[in-house]
Amino acid sequence: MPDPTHQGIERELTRLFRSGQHMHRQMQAPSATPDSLEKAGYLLLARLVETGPTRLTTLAEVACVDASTVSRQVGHLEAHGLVARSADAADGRAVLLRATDEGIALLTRTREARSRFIAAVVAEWPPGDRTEFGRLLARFNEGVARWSHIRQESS
Amino acid sequence: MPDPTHQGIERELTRLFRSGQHMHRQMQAPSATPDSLEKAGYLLLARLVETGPTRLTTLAEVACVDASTVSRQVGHLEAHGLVARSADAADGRAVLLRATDEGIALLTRTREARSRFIAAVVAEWPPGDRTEFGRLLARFNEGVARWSHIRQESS
DNA sequence: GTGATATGCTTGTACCATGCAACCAACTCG
DNA sequence: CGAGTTGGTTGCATGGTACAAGCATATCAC
Repeated sequence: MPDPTHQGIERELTRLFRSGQHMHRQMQAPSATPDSLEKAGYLLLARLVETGPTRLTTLAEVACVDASTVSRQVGHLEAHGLVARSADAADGRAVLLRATDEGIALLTRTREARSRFIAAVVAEWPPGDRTEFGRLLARFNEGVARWSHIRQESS
Repeated sequence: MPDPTHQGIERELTRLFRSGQHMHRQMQAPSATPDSLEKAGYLLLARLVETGPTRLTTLAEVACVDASTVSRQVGHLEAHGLVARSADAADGRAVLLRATDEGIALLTRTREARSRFIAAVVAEWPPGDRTEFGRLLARFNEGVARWSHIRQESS
């Protein structure tokens, strides 16, 4: 039997994805070409900054996308000077990816724009709810990650 | 100056979108063809069930996507017998879309599968956190919707 | 009522993100 | 050294999307 709480979360997550998709399009369209990061590019760059210089395949694994996708994305980002490739001294086949200063700067700007948006959305929340929301989101993500991990190993 | 709470929410939302994208692919791939709803189809069908018989353009507006996209999606769903079109008595140009029983059933199944997944993720949460999470998500969506609405009107 | 304009929808075209498979290059191990 | 493995790129197919053009119907002005 379905638990209304879980259904409620499911419904709200669906809503969130809907608007998220829309926001992505909305937020980058108006802000000109040089400042904009495509959705995929943003996610990739964010990861890259988090992890430091990383191999392409590693990045693909972490992001749970195909290596070919990452390869193309990186090509794109590289063309805009946001990431740089360098040879991996330990393995001639591998490439090490790192974000350039410009890439970091752009990521930072994008993040700040998003944070401002979020700040606007939660502006009138009680402060406790804000931190609580962050905490629960983090925990939820944690749970999803764990589940994905299990799935992956068992398959 | 950036508020760490907002940045934290931003970060977690980013994570959530990442895994959400992945989950979509993951969750429908294994469950065979007849049972599966493509991501866009799911969202569309869900809306349609929420709103009852609706015009195509209305649906497009609500979903914030182009009418052509909806047109194609509907064509797809119709081909699978999940939605039906009928002429609008009040306007010969318009089509009224409604979910078929089969569509509703499939949507229900999909929703339940998702709810089960969510239940698994939050299985070990204190019950209070679960309801709190649902509440905050709903509130956040509310805020996003309000903001989008403002944006739309002012542009 | 007839023509001009607006509206609802479909179709053509293009673009991006993605996965899979095929491929090449470099590494590793026997 | 040769066989197999791994890192990465590229070709191809698919799906979702937007924009523009087109068609059918409705509405309004006269």
